[in-house]
Amino acid sequence: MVNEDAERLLRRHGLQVTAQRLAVLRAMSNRPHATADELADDVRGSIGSISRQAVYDTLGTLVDKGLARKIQPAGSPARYEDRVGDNHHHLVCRACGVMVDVDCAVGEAPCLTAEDDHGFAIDQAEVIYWGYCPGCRDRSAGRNATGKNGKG
Amino acid sequence: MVNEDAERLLRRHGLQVTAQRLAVLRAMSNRPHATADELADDVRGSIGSISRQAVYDTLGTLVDKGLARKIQPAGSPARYEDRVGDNHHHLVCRACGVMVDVDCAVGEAPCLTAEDDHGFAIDQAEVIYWGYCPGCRDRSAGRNATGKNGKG
DNA sequence: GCCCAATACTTGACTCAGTCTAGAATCGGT
DNA sequence: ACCGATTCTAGACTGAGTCAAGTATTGGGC
Repeated sequence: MVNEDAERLLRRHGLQVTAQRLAVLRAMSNRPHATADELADDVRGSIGSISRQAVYDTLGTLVDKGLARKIQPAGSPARYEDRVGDNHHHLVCRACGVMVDVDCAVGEAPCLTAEDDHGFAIDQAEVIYWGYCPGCRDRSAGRNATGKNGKG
Repeated sequence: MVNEDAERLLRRHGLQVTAQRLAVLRAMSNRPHATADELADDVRGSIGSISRQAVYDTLGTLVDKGLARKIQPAGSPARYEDRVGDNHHHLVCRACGVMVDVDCAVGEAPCLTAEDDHGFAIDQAEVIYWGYCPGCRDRSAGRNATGKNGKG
């Protein structure tokens, strides 16, 4: 049972094991890059109900313990993923908002190296590649350059 | 007069010239990385008053025309800067939120190259380096590891 | 198995950034 | 000065996220 694993994971980090946490953990691995709201929906499907607060709290705790990663692309609510420990990046479609993982462009640590660090102690480089996914490219090719819909 | 310049800039992009727009443009060059709210404040200092809507609208238009760039770091409202045309990145302090420019780590275009582009047409790579600025490093060294304040 | 303190969850009100709409004001070409 | 198009104002609204108070659950000790 996969819950066995999640349970041990929680305990190892000194967290109490609750149905809500297990469900959030499961939801996160089901659908990577989901928003808090989507995760809450998923959780409701598996354990019946959960409060928004519990979702945010659980997610916050998981991020804090390094069991989840929070991504906040411009113009979209925060998204969460359970793929941690590697420094991978994200590719986001401007049109449909789909997000996919990409491995670090340069390798491992180099991503953390800025030209001039201004004396900062840099611990993470967050890279988001913006563009149009294959589907949206095709679709916008047919119309009159409806790639960006400005302030419509 | 610097307004002469801003005026021509607006006209060149087919935009009407208004006191509000000139003031927003000026505010943006005064204080780089300011939020819409801060810019509105600045504008109020120079032309008396402006509505929030006008600020957002102007900013949106400028971004649309490529005269401004919008940055949205996690957990903070959107920020705007007038430094466009080069692909520079940002360095953000986790503790105090200060943001500074850093030049592209690798050079020019390379930043746009992901390992595997998944068929996307990538047009921009947004890079945010997270860490602690010199001031906050010193301060946290004195306390008991209060670098991140978790969910407190 | 039961009790108790600590931790987690629920509910509902709240904040804050940003958007929408309708109507008034301004711009700029003629 | 006139008129249509664009822009600005005011105020209600949305949606993500937070706060606070009270209730329920967990898990260690008996």
